[in-house]
Amino acid sequence: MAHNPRPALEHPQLGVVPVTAVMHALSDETRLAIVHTLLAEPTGRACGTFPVDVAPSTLSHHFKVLREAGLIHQEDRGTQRWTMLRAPELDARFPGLLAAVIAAPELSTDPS
Amino acid sequence: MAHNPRPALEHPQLGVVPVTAVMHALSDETRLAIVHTLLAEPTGRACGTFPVDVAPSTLSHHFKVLREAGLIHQEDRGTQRWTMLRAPELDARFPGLLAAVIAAPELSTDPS
DNA sequence: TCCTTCATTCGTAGAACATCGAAAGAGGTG
DNA sequence: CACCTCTTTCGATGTTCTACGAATGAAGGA
Repeated sequence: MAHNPRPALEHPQLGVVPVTAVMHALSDETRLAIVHTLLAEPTGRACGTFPVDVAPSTLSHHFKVLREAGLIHQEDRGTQRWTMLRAPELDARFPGLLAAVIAAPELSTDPS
Repeated sequence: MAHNPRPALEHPQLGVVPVTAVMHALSDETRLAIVHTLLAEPTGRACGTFPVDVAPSTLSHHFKVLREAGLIHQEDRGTQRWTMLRAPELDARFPGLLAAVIAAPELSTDPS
């Protein structure tokens, strides 16, 4: 046998992703920051270049959660792994959800 | 001292509730079912009358999570506790979020 | 081939979470 | 007052989550 290539990444069809899984994926500060970054960069980004403050192994964990919740798409490009937001698909499956989450200010100065 | 009345329930101002807290509150099947039920019943409902399949003590826990995330309002009415969705406030703080979450079908038959 | 870079998996530790049953308290009714 | 109903709190349990460091594997350049 020749060398094993990198295992193919699994990306669930959004139709089979429960809403609760998406909500859970978006309930973590770090992952939310990743989604924010990706939304501002539609062409995608390499894993290691995200402005987050966790160890690489932890970051990898968060990418897995996001990927399995159907929020991001990842593919290998040489040594790096390219990450993109599945924005159009998400909006088809959960209309308005991503926009609403992204639009929310972290904390509102105006209490209501 | 006379008897203690029931302790006043705390309801955070939505301005100080982090988005992640709301997302977390909505990432549980049981809590999502509660929110669904409440949205269909704007006048509110007593705690024990929700069509969920958990023990009373567990249900109480979920109400606490929802309340502290600013999703519901509760007040005492005699022996029972009345629960209402803070829908207008939520929509002011996180426009479109509640609608998007509620609109999402549990599972889509059309994979996309 | 050697070495560097990029990202993952593994093992582990600590915190948080969902769940239940038992006990307790407050309100209303007889 | 006694009793019943509604709901919560407490304590315990098992699971899940986030986090890290160390080790591993793949890709590409010197």
